Amino acid sequence: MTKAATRKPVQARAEATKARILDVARKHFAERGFEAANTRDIARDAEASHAMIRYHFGNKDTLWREAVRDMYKRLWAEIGMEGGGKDAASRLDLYKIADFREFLRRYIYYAARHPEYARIVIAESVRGGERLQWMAEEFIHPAHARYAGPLRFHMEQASLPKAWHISTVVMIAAICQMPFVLAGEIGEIYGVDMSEEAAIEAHIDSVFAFMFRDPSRFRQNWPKLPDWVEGSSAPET
Amino acid sequence: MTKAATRKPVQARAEATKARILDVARKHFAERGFEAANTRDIARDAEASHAMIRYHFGNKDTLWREAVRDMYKRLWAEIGMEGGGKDAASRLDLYKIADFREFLRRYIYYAARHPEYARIVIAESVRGGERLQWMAEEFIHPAHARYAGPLRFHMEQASLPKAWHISTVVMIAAICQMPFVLAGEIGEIYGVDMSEEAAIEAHIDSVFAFMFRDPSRFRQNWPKLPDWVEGSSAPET
DNA sequence: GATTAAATCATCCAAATGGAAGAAAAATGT
DNA sequence: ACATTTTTCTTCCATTTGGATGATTTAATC
Repeated sequence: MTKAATRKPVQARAEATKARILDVARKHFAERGFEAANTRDIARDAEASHAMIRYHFGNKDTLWREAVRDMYKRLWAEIGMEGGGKDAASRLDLYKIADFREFLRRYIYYAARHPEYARIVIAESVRGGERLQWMAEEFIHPAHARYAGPLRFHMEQASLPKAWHISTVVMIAAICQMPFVLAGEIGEIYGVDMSEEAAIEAHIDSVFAFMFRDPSRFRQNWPKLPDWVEGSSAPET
Repeated sequence: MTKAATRKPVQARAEATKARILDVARKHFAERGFEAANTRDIARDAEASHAMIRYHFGNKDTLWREAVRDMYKRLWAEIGMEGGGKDAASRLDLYKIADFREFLRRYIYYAARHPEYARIVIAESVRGGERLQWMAEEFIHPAHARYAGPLRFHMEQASLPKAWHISTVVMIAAICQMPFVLAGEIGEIYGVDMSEEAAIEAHIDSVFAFMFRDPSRFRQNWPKLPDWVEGSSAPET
């Protein structure tokens, strides 16, 4: 009997196992990409036999889809953009510039705590194929559709520089997320841990400075950098 | 006899084979990541038997390093930042704002034509480990060291908004490259091909608008977007 | 407590993959 | 022309991996 879809657990331990596997799977897929991630390692890290993945999810592909679906559910919940946000206060009106800023702040925090999100999107976008198609249709497109209006509005209001829409969307997403996607590189080169609160705050300041030319946030007590950065600032000749 | 390093070809056909393999390898590593890329597919696309990789490069890891080294050589040459740039005219003085802009333009063009570059850096940065360490030490650190001075200078001159150095570097690199890294996603969602000249030019305009609030470049004949973008611009209520 | 269903585990299998070795072919030098 | 070296190919091997199967354990129900 070919059981295509995901099994709905009856017992609590099954629910827990599924959740553990999803959590580990998201991280493995993010760090290694779909193909290089392997079900045995995922199962081991989730403290389950690798047959559990087949039992609960059917196959690797479905596991990936479930992990991604779960990831987006978390993202939208944490960012407070879900239709049924618990309290009305957490629902943001992106046309209001203050709410738009608050949205960016939450977005950056989420990116800092869950770099897997951007990593998975990037990996699949680079790879192309059915998974990207599914992900784009199911999650990315709806999200972009929701932000298109507010973004154009803020460009017209000159809160943001007027630029090509695609570039603007990608640039904003990129400046918010990339320092956390590239945390490994930054650690190697600058010796700074991007997951630390101070680094996150410094980056939030920087994003606002870049996007809104926001001088009010110049706290300037940003994490210190190596001498080869702090030192060289003047032209040599 | 354990031959550790790369073989230096004597005959011309060997040189050609090596070059073909390196070229294909760079693309495969970029698209699939180190682990998921496999030497047989690389060899096949390079029209060589997979034993050739072992013969010319020893093993997969060395092949990767040679591909990356080759990649950086091309990057620096094309961007004109190499010490021995052919004509002095192509050598840029990044402290001059005009040269800095020209540098950005070349950088964006390179990113558009060779998205593999950013893709490989991202993949390894996400993965972490020895390859990232090697890459950071050998290529990324030197590059960042070269740009640190000019960047700080332009922030002091207020050509760029004052922000945390790490954020600034990453944000600039990100806004230049990400639309091409995410070309697949953009194709799915907006139906726009980022490799086309018009899209590249539109993005260059956008980067300059974003970085320098550059109104002079508002050509505005940017590639058209789907209705769900062009339409929705006003708040609903 | 016995019966049934759900969940988990230990094994097995076939395909893919990095790598190794030796034969064959092509180029080079004398 | 012939010997030597370089380059290429075919074949083989051990390991890993996704997936499949049947046994075993755990929980729920009567």
